[in-house]
Amino acid sequence: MGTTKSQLFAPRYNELAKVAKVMAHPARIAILEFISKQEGCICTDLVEEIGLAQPTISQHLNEIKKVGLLKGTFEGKNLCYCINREKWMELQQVFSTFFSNIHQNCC
Amino acid sequence: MGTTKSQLFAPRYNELAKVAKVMAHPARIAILEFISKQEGCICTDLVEEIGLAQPTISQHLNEIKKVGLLKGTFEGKNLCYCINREKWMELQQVFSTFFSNIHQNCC
DNA sequence: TTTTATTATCGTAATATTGCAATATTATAT
DNA sequence: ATATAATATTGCAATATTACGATAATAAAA
Repeated sequence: MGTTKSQLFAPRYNELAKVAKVMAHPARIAILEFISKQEGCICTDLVEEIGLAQPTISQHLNEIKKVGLLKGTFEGKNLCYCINREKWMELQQVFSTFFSNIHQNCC
Repeated sequence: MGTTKSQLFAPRYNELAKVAKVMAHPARIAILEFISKQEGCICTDLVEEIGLAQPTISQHLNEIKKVGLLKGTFEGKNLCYCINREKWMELQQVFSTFFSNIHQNCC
């Protein structure tokens, strides 16, 4: 127990849930917004900007990377990445579709 | 440790994260979609539909209720509820705005 | 009032998430 | 090659989430 029973659900549901999970933490929202506001790639200190410890930021970045929302160079001395626009627009569409699929109004 | 440091983040970020958390489980996506497909309120067995135990479904429903996405009657013998359309549209707007706030394309 | 059916709550086990200190890795300067 | 700066990884503690059996509460029917 304790684990989500993914096998019960349609792949589409699991996918949507996975993406929503990335957005389910304010630090990751903050990171995404901050990056999106930059002119081009960022090579700066996200740690100062957000206010969490460096390993924690690194962890959050990794979660975001795993769903493909970031692209660029990650290893080495300088961070250089930005939002993966294609993936971003894909997710925008997924959420938009989900929210549009509501038909009834009652009670 | 182990707790999200909400005090570090803007209320808007915490709000968005809270809603995303509700969508961050396939069972809750399935529940929302199922209810949205019904003609009017549902008074039927979500447990069979989803395939999780009754207490588990009840827990998930409670998570959805807590963000205000459901309205209707919950106690007693028969369940009778539906999507809270006003809240739904509000969240649709919140997500839409978030996804639109992306400016740059690089790398 | 006693069944019966439906939903909620409690208690608990298993697993996941969050956060950070310590340390390792990597790339660039000197 | 060595120091320096930036990011990643490891290990661990605290807390949260997921799931369900057992049981309680609630409402309607017999």
